[in-house]
Amino acid sequence: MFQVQDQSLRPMTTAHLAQTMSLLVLSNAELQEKVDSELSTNPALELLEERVCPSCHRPLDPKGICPICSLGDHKDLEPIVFLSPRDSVQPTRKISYDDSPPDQEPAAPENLAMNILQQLAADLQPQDRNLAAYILSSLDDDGFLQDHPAFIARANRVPLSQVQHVLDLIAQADPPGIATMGPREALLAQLELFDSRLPSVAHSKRIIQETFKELGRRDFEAISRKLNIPVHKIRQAVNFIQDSLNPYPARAFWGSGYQPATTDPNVYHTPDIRISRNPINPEGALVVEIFTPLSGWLRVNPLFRKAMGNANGEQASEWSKQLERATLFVKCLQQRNNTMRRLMEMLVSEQRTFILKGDRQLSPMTRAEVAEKIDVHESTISRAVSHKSVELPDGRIIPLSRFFDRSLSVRDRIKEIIHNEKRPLTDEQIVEKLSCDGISVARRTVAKYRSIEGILPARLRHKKRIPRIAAVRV
DNA sequence: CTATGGCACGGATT
DNA sequence: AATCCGTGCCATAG
Repeated sequence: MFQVQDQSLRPMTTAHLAQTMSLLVLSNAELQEKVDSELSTNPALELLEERVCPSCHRPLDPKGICPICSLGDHKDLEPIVFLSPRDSVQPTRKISYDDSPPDQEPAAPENLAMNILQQLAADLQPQDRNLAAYILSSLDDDGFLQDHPAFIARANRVPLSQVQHVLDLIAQADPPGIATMGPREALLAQLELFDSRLPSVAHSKRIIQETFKELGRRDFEAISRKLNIPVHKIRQAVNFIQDSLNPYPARAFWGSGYQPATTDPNVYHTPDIRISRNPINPEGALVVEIFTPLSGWLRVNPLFRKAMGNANGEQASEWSKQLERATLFVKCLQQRNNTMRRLMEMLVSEQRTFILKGDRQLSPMTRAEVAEKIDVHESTISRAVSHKSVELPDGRIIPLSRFFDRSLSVRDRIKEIIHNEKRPLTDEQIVEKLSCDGISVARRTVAKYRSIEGILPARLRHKKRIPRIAAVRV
């Protein structure tokens, strides 16, 4: 699909330009919504079945080549970049643990429901019993409400306040956070069990309430900015969230028993891009998957175009509008894909060692430089980079903008120096150590970097460890 | 007195 | 034009 000549992809109209830009900023999840709504409202759009590689069942790229099976042919280190259609499964609900242990039997929801009903028996007014049972039996596999409380109220012919009351009761039962509207609300419910005077708890609450999206993207800098809380505090709070809270409380009931609150970053977010090692030759070219929301390929329905011919007056103009809209949308989508692909090709081949060896190896680039290399406007790069996250071969998920972080490698060195220090080094001494490595930074700057990394000042580093908050066992 | 963090300024980046 | 980043200056905590 993207072998179309670049010429034809050039923006032709201002409308085209504007929409291409607006699509480019979107993360994959956001694009998904956009595509879904477009697809369902515009009959001129058609979704083509994806073609699947006969041997490995991976989706083929538009040229009909299987990106994985052709890996063996790849001799040089140029990255292999391709678009990878995302499963049609809702990413926020179902998390795909790639190659993780075979699905354990989820406990039958009835068990969970019975369990909770027993816990609640004492507190439950007789007239609420049926309502509680109704709610508990209507939960989905993850223990979340499928219907809005107002709907439940109507279905049972009871006031909304009563439903709310019962929901609150259930939320306090074990496992905490069950019967909420989603992961976000589940986390908040669990947070209620902690002492809100603890700073980490208070911060966590705000993080979840106000910057949940950024949390999923692990974009700590953005959270810090938005909430006006220093980054190291944010890190502490996020650690707390990961250690002590579980966004999918019902999953603790899976299998034999308690599954430790997972630290799998995928729970919170699925990345927009995945970079992995070549499975055939781990030292060879890197494999880059750019996820797309479609499991197939979008195009303008040729039948629709034909039907245009024998339409009359009003209908014809209606249809031609839709047709135009569809054509524009498809073009813009192609443009977006094309830009993302070229960006990643460039980024991954330039920063190969960073991706494989870690933060230290990042050679700082600016968006402007990249823009010049792949010949687009720099604002285009800005848009392409923002709101995207990347999964690296080691499993970390980082914001794509990290590739443009000029201070990352220095911060990494500082981390190492402090880690290996015999006794606490002052910022001034760290400056000297760095200058031995040929890095000259001001003392003040070292202090800033420390703060970003959440490292305490020398004086406090001496003995005490950061107080640890006991994890809740569910 | 020393090590640090806050504020703010200027230059670079977006 | 708006934002980000490194840095210098200064107040303050230890």
